[in-house]
Amino acid sequence: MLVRSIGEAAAQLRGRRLALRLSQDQLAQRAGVSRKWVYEFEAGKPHAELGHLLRVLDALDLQLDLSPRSASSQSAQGAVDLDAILERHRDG
Amino acid sequence: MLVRSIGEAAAQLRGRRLALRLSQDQLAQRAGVSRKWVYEFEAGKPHAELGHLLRVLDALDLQLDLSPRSASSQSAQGAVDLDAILERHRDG
DNA sequence: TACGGTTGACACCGAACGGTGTCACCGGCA
DNA sequence: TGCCGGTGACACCGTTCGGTGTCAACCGTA
Repeated sequence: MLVRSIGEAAAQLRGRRLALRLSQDQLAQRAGVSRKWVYEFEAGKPHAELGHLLRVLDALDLQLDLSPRSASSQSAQGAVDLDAILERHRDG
Repeated sequence: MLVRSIGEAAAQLRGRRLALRLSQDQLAQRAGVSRKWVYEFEAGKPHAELGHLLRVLDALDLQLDLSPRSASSQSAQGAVDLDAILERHRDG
């Protein structure tokens, strides 16, 4: 699922935690963070350390993927080569 | 690309920035963060605010995906249904 | 009724983040 | 030779993140 904001990630995290029937406390202990962190992140706190998030995602068996937004299907004719456009823009 | 650690994300981010021919300063201004943040993140600093990362990824036109780890190739016979296992474990 | 588990919500406080400013180093170019 | 842009690397400092501890509210159950 695409993560566009922290709120979306928070919803995903909370849903996953409930699906695994873990309490905030249990998840926190698994991931090595405090319950406060879990509670606040699920509440949509905009600032959170990436390292903690990765640990929590790992504890929930969730994986994070990073990919170019528009270049995912770069070979297609209709696809936009953003890199080329930007580079041309910067060169011009 | 799978993001397993901050170092991997940092490498992705740096590679993308160079591909777009952006300086650390330019990227920082685009994303609304300081050059120090960009420099330190690329250097693999383990702690970084998720909100800043999302803004930088957006400036680089990179997208973040969140998905259950074991369900990525769920149809395979050998695949493990972690959810079921965990739920059974918790129920038992 | 009482009890335990879960959750939201505080205060407190040390540690660390992030911004600003600055410096030196390096490579390209006039 | 000197200048300029990019980068790594500091110091300083205000902000705030995250952990610990605690409390009340809610719910299911004995």
